[in-house]
Amino acid sequence: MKQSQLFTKTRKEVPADESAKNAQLLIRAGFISKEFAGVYSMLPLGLRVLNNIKNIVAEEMERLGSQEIIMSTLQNKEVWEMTDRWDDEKADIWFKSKLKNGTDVGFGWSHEEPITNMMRAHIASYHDLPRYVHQFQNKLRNETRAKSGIMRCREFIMKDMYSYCIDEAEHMDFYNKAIEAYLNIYRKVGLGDLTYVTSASGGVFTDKFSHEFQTICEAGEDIIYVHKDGTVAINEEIFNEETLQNLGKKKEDFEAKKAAEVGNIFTFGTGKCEQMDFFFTDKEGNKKPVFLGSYGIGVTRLMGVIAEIFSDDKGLVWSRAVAPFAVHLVELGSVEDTTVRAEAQKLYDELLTEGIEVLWDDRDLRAGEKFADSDLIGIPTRIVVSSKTLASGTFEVKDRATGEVSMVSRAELSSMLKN
RNA sequence: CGGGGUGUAGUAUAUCGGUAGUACGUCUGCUUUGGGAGCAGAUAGGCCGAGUUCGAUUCUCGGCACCCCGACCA
Repeated sequence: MKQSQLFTKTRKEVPADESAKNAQLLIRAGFISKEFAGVYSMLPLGLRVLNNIKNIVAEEMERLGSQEIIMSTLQNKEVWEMTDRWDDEKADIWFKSKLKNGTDVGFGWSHEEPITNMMRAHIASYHDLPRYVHQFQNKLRNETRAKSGIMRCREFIMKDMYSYCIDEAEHMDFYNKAIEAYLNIYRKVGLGDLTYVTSASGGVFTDKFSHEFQTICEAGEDIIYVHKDGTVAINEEIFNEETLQNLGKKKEDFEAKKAAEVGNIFTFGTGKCEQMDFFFTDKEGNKKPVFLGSYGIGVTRLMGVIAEIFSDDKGLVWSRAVAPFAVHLVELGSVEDTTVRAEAQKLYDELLTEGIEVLWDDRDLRAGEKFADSDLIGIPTRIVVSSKTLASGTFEVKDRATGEVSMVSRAELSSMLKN
């Protein structure tokens, strides 16, 4: 894409009403736009990042055998009354409204009930199990306090997956695979070393733990205790003698760290399905409740955490896996310099042909501004084409993360970009 | 939801019960073209409402918004 066509603008100044680093940088660089507290829109660059993250998540979900759907945002009150969660006393983050005829409707803050209700129509026998479904959906939550930029919003995108199994054994097998899939996701987006599977409280419907995926991050809301061997982490909320005993670990081997919850998975058991009259017939002809699990990743929050962690004083530093473009082609000098323009155009066309996504800064601006914008936007590889590079017959390549600069030939450039 | 803070232009701020000023930004033009350059011109503001007053951005009251801490957080 030509940068002259990109409608967003970067800004030098930090927005006055943002103190979270992720929001400051994403707004300055033109990735997101703030509508009001806790509500942001995605601009072209931000959407590209978001889609890259979604694709990574989707790939892992599909590998688990899950099928993608998309549920409605407007929800039926009666479905939530089946589990007694329509009441504001029971779930205090509802946004609700009414139809013209006075009928109550809710805005989806979660989809466990609607999705489970929908699945009832499709699962009747053990032949129909197990089943896994997931979606990427906007969740609307009337948070009393939105904060930390896009890390805790009133409207955000969540990937939620649900598993429907015959029994606990079948469920646990899938649950453990889901943990591995989740870890793959964090690894792929570059957060592998900082993200821990963390035991947390189980919530209303689970009697044991749930598992959270917590990324060590100063802007996080949680405190987790990480074991010195790095394999076990426990959320502060259940860091007690009982938990330690269950896990067979000693208190003094743990260290407290601030972390952001980037995923959460639950074993629900059969309770909710029983409440919702969701049963199947087993091999012996007996009626049994379906065993439910739920698996969430706040995709927009994950993007915020990535921005928070992968950035420096000059701007964002995207990894290749999630970057809006692979290459930032920066053309220097007057646009009237037709030889430079032609060279930039040629390289741009060639890279596109090679399947490399390029943002070409073809604007008639001075070098300083272009470099500053390039650093701010944070595309992993910057290639400069100028009268200087033209004279030397090479291209200047700078790695955004390391700052390393090298002058390379056209052939070397291609091999560099392939790795 | 409890507590705290802040509301003057995109940002940072100044002044004042009497025509709201400066800097940066932004925009236009010319010059310039390897790290946010120079010159010229332009742009844009008192959160909203009520009250006091001849007159309110300023004083009073109410509301709203934003930020932070806590609570909450499938």
